[in-house]
Amino acid sequence: MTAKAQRVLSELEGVCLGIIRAHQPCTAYRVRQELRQAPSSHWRASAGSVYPLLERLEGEGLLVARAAAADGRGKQLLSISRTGDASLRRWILAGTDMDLISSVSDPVRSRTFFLDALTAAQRARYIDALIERTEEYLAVTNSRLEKAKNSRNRFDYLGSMGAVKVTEARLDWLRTVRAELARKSA
Amino acid sequence: MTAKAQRVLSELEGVCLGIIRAHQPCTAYRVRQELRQAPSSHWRASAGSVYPLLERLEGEGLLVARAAAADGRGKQLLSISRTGDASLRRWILAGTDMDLISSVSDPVRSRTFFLDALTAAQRARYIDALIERTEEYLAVTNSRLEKAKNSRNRFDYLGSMGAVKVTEARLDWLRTVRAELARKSA
DNA sequence: CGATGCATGTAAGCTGTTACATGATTGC
DNA sequence: GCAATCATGTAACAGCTTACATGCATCG
Repeated sequence: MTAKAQRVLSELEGVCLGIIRAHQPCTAYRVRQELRQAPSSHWRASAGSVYPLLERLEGEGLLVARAAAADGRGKQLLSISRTGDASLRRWILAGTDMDLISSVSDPVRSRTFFLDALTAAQRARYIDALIERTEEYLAVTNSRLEKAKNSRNRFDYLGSMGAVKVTEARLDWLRTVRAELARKSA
Repeated sequence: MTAKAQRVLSELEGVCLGIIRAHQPCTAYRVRQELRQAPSSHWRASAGSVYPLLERLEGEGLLVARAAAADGRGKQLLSISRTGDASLRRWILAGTDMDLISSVSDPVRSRTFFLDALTAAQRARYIDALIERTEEYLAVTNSRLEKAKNSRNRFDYLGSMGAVKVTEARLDWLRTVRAELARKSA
C-alpha cells in the first residue's frame, strides 16, 4: 500500500533476492557463494557490495532476518517476505526491454573488432588461446548442467542450458574466425 | 622505456582506442556515436565518461589531438600514437583470462533461474515477450552484418558474425524454454 | 531565424570493487 | 592447537551514469 519499495531492483539486487528465495533461510555468506559459482563470473560478490545491499533490502522490508539459535558469530538467517516476492516478480517482468536484451557486454567480441592491430602471428596465437579457454569454460558450464538435472528447481536446468548453448555458439564462432584467418593468410 | 602507461587498459578505454584507430583522425563525439551503434548497448557512451577518458589517454600519450582547422567549436581531431598502438595490442592480448571469458553478464539468463517466482501464465507471457524482442534484436545484428560485409576491415564482419551467431543461439534456447514450459503445463 | 545536430564539458551520484579488519567454528 | 572455512563488516576508491550547461554549424 505504501508507495515505498515500488522501485525496480538493480540487477544484483534481483539476483540476490532470487538466490535467497531459492535457498531460504540462508546467510548472506551463502548468497555470496552462490553468486560466485554462478555460470557468469560477472559478479565478484564482494562483501562490500553484498552486505550493505542485503541490509538495504531488509530495511525496505523485502527480506526478513532472524538470528540463528546459538551462533556466536551473529549468523543471520535471511528469508524473503511477501513484499520481497512481489518485488522479485516485478524485477523479472521488467526485464524485457530492448536495451536490457542488447546490453550483454562481451569482452571477447569487443576485441575481435580491433584484431587488425595485431600481426598475423599474434592473432593466430590469440585466437588459439581463446578457443582453449572457451573449451574449458564450456566443460565447466556442461558439468553445471549435469548437476542442475537433479535440481528440484527445473529452471536451474533451463538456465544452465542457456549458458551451454551460448558458449557452444561462441566456440563455434571462434573456430570459424580461426579458419577464416588461416584461409586468408595461406 | 618509461614504466608509465604500462598499465592494462579498462574495457571502455580499449574499445575507445580501437575505435579511434579505425577512424582516425576523428572527434570524441564520433567515438561516442560509434559506441552507441555497437552491437552491444552495454556502453551508454555518456559524455561524462568518454570526454574525461579520452583526455586521460591523451595525457598519457596514447592519443594525439590536433585542433581542426577553422572550427569555432574547438573541434579536436584525435589519432592514436605509436605508444597507443602498443597499449591497444597489450589490451587485446590480455583478454584471454578465464574470468574475462566467463564475465559475460546476461540479464535474461539471470532471470531464468528465478522463473518459478512467477505464475505459469506470467511466465508464458514473459517468454513470449522475450522471444519477440530477441527476434527484433537479431534482425538488427543481421543488418549490421550485411553492412559489415563491405567494410574495408574484415574484422568488422567477423565480429558482427559473432553477435549474430550468439543471438541465434539465445533465440534457439528461448524457444526451447517456451516449448519445455508448454509441455509441462499441458 | 529557428530547429536539429555537432561538439565539448562539469557535478553529483550510484554501484560495485579491492583491501582491510575481526572473530567464531570445525576438522584434523 | 592450528589451519581452513564460516561469517560479518568498513573505508577508500574506481568507473560509469544521469542531468545539466554551453555554444557553433547547417539546413530549410
